[in-house]
Amino acid sequence: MDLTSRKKRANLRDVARKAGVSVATASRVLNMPTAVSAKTRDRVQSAIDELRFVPSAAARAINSGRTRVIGALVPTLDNAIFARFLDAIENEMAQHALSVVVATTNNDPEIEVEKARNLLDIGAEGLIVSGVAHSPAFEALVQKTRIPVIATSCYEPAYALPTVGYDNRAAAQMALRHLVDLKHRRIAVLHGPAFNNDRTRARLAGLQALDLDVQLDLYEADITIAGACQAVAKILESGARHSALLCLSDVLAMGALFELQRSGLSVPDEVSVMGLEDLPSSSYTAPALTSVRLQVSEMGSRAAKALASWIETAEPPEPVLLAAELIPRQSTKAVEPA
Amino acid sequence: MDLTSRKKRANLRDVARKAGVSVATASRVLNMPTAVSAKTRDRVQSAIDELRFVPSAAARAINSGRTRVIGALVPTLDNAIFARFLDAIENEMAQHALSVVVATTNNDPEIEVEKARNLLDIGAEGLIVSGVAHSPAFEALVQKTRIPVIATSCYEPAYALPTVGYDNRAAAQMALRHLVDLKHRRIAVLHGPAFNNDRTRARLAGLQALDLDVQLDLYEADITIAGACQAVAKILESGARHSALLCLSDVLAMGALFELQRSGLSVPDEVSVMGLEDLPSSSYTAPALTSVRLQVSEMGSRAAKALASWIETAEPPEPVLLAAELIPRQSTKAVEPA
DNA sequence: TTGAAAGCGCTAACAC
DNA sequence: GTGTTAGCGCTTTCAA
Repeated sequence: MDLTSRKKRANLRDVARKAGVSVATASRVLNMPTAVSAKTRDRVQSAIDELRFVPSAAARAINSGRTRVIGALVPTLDNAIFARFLDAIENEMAQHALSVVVATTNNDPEIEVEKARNLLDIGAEGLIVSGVAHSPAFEALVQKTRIPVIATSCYEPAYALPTVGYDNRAAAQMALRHLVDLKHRRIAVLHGPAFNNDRTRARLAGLQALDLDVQLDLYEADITIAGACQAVAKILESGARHSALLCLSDVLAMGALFELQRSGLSVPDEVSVMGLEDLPSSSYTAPALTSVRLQVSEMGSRAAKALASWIETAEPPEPVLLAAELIPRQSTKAVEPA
Repeated sequence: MDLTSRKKRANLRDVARKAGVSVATASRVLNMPTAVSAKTRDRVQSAIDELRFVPSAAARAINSGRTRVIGALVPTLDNAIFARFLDAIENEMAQHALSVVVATTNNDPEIEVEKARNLLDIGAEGLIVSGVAHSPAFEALVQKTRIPVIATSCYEPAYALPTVGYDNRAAAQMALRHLVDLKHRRIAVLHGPAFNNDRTRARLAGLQALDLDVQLDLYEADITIAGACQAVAKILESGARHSALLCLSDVLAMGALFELQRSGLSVPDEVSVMGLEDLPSSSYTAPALTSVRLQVSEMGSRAAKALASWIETAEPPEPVLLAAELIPRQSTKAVEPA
């Protein structure tokens, strides 16, 4: 029974003993160092270092009620948007010494509540979710537990939860206006699944609200390259003639570009293609994609910052509106006068 | 002081009291239900339901030593490969009631150790990492703490940690052979950063080991559409003439496709383009991309399964080799006889 | 500034 | 099958 190797991991008692102080003092060095005299603080610190002491997160959590874990509920990671979003969240949270647990919801509100519940069960101190459309059970859960939740991807100052995002209506309108300015009058709109997705619905609503003198034909597709290709193939097959294709996501636009090329239709000469989101890759497609820039990474960091501050200060943060910006590139051009 | 609303959250004692049993019995219906008679079990369960009791993860962890949290260390999420990989991990772990904390390493071994340490500090029961090249500090950490770690993206039965992945050398060779079979003799190889990335190095080594009668020119690029475009633009500018472009990642191939199109070079008529990985989108590019399929999602689930089983049984799992498969599509064709 | 002691909510021996 | 009891490793009163 060697004293030095008996235990797997040193605990605070070991540290206290080694430093010749009480556990309470050792604990203070960890949590309120200024409340301890410099001399004892140093002694305790040395003991900590020598024993390679690492506080038990569980024990700490049980006492302080703080786990330093937050949950990120995203529809999927199999989409560049959410992957980049999560990447930004993780990076920002690391700055705040907060760990992020991922949970994918597949855009299903039922799965969302379930995973949210799990997250709460493991002690998540806050949540980041997408959109403002959630199941009643989710809303009830949030209200009952009073857990800090930031809703992202949209800006809704009136919503019960603080939002960090952009004005999806306005962004879609900005895109449509650009096409209309270029004299397009018959436009195919390619959008992601609207069911259970308020961001998509907001974008569509924005288009319809504009009430310009244009014909808009709506087509729904999975937000993947494959989904876009299949949808565009169908549009072309149907014989419908559009001078422009407005894709409510850059991923869709990229797929459209491929499918149009495959069909031998030249972009932008025969048909203009416009995206929305502006992924980093969008300026490198052929032709480079005209889009409306949504600051996805920025949204991730801002949401993370907002949540971290909420947790830290117990003050709900203000909603954040991220600007959308038109990025004209080579995939759109004016309709030739007939 | 209303008894029903005094406490924020019911604890096991409340449940036990309400059910008229001891805490131990209440604990048993949670952890070994069969050790409790059906009658009392029901009583306790009712109490649990009525009080909406949810066990404290922290208290549970402190006693059982189990946190039900695992860590996934990925280079970045800003790459479809790792995003899909993580997506699969999360889905599989959810089946095992295990939560996954993400940590991005940016391919930096120093960051990797640091984040691994954090993961351990918060009580992660296991880790999933990429590749077999890690800093000595990381290896030491793993050895000292004896934490289960699965290394992915490669298959190395001899490695200290169980690996779940594919044979990167063989996969690259499979791709090269395909081009050589098509009579390509001068091939540009576009690969991701080799520094700190043993998967890329293995792929390159595979190509070189083949020692066929071909000239291989190596070009490095960031694994993004943008990176590929810039690299391809440089290759074209340099005036070097290759009949084929072998991209060691489908993301690079997609960028190459765009850049070649922009340059007016026809694929596959003037230059063949071959990928490696086979993303879901690769069959929808224009032209559809010839690639070697690596089962990334499958790798995620298998790695997750392996880690879960290791944690559950304390038995390190066997390494898993995932097959690579040539997927010929339209982006490659035989060189015309001169 | 420091220490003693009382928990936090649960699990796990051990006894009945 | 069930209860008693002793912790797990820490934070946090309360006294000194």
